Amino acid sequence: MRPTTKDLAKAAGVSLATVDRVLNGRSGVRQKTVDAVNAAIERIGFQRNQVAATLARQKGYRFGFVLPRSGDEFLDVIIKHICEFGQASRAEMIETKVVRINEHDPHQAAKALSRLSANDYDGIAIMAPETPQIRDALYRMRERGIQTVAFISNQQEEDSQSFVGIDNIAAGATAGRLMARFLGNTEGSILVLAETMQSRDSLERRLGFDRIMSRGYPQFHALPTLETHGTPERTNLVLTNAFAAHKDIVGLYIMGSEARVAIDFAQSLRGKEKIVTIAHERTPSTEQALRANTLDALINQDPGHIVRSAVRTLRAQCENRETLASQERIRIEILIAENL
Amino acid sequence: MRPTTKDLAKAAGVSLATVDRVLNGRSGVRQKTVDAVNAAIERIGFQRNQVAATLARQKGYRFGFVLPRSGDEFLDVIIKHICEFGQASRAEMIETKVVRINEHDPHQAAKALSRLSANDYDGIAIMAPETPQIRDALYRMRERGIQTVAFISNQQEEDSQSFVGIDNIAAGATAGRLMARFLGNTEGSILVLAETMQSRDSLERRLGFDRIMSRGYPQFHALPTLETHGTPERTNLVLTNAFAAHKDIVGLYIMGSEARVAIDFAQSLRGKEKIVTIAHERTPSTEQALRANTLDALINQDPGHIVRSAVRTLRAQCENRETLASQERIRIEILIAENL
DNA sequence: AAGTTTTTGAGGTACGCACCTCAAAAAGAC
DNA sequence: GTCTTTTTGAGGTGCGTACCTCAAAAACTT
Repeated sequence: MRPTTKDLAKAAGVSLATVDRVLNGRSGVRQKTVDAVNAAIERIGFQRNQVAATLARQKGYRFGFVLPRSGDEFLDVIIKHICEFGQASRAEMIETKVVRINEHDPHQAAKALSRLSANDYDGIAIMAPETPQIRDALYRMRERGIQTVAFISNQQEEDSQSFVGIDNIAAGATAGRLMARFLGNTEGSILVLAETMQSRDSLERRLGFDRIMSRGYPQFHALPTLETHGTPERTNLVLTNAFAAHKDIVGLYIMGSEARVAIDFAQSLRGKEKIVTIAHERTPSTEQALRANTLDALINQDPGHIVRSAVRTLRAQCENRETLASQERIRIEILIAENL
Repeated sequence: MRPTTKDLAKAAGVSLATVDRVLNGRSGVRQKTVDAVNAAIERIGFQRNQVAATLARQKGYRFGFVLPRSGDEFLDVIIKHICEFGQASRAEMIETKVVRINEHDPHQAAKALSRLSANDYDGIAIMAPETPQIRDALYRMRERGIQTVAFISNQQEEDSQSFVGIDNIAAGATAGRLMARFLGNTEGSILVLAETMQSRDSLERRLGFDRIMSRGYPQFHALPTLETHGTPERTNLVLTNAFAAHKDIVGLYIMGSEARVAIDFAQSLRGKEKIVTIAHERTPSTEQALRANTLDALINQDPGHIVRSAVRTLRAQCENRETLASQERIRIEILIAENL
């Protein structure tokens, strides 16, 4: 039989009330007694029954997902998964809610964050660019007693404990290696496309990509990053110009998550030689491109896993627990048509 | 406020006892009443509180993992994850236990299975080759009221609901596509290695591999599968013979999970040209080979995910619930040095 | 209509813990 | 030693469900 708090009280030679005080970190207990209880915990192998605890606490967690207002296909996928997971975890007393912020206006975004009250949320998972305003807003939020976790876009590297997402340098390196290996013995220029180079994600991916290219593959020349600003018009424009300026383009690396337009463009140029194309994030359109063989590989981070992991991390923070690191590491997935 | 059973009783115009009978599928309720309760469930959006339910049921689940006695490195990884997960989920009243069976003696294995009692186990996850004896033993086990799920090795294809693992045909195809793309414009023979072709896994992987090769890449010739029987001696022997017989070997596909010896062998032959090598399952040695660049890619199924998924599936079966399919699909992962 | 069977209701206990109150005990201050 | 403060104990209630018993009501049977 598993030891209960009662057993623990007996083993520690204290009352249930004291055990409760120690377990839940309440004040008014001498250090000596705290140590005695902790020793007893070790000794009898006590482990709090989380099921009973959450029932008694009568406090299903309420977590908010803060997402940018403007978004691409990938964001839609994320939202879909948040809703899906929210449905499934209602039975476990966890409620999730999506909050949209204007990520292009840091002040407004920070203001929106400051409006989130500890009465409404136990924790917040945020996907937003790293700005001083947002960083401060998050700091104050933690002071208000709301747990926070950054997801997909990291907020600050030192704080690895509260980031859920992939290592974008490694992701860029993965793309680079695949690009090089798929290209084989050819040579030529490689186009690199991003929504904007303002974002840490794009910078890191580019860094990883170049690291591989410059070290091992002198036969390829990765061109400076082109910025699409997320609009189809500009995407077509920069691509047209680039293809006009460089006649030896053999590869296309799309770092942003809105790959549709670029893929279509590359597809239209096909004919003589295929351009090896690699993009990020699985969405309906990238998936279709992979199937249609207009995309060669996809670097993906599983949105379902990210959402679940963010919730587990927030919950662990609320309960002052450690998380199982191996379970929370988000994989850099390589997808091709065969393993979709 | 979430509706409770009490609210449901009121809404349905019946007593708590009747609600309990309907919710837990007990007998002695008229169909008409059952329908009325179900209608009320829909109407007020009732959802059973699993937390309270498992607490009240006072029945932490006990799940057994049945594994082959003889095993490779991959099995060690699996066991490690079972133990790790078991530790973490004790707090949620789930206990896991590993049971080893002699998979080479179907009779003995079936006997071992028949000894597993419903008093000791609520569910069993089994990894074993598909034999009539084992299939029967599993059937009787289900009759005894023990839930079963096959993991890693499928038992019968029609029963997709209770299998946790990857699609091995697709996995083979993935390996094939990568092999072809990494080889590029060269041509030559490809060695295919398996522990034994008796197992469904190897057959399926080979099928998928060939499907890709024969359709799109006539320049490569995939040789008949060599069987290692899991011993280093035989592995070295068959490889020596194969390399003596075929001078144009450019690729090596290792379908089994014990890749160490084969990789070392291929490595020793290196020098003039590199042999593109692809293996299955991430283990300490394949991981190291990937880092050392003696292995080009690894097809992997995340053991942690498999273990968690098996437990979730068993638990859902016990509680007569559906699982969230998207969460339980095991990915065919492609690993290279950059995304380890 | 009386008897039999089936269905339903009312009520209780338990699960393991959180959180509360109030009094008693122990420790510290002077 | 007395007084004050801190620490501890004893006891209770409630969370939402499972599972049990026994009696009452309703539904069939003949």
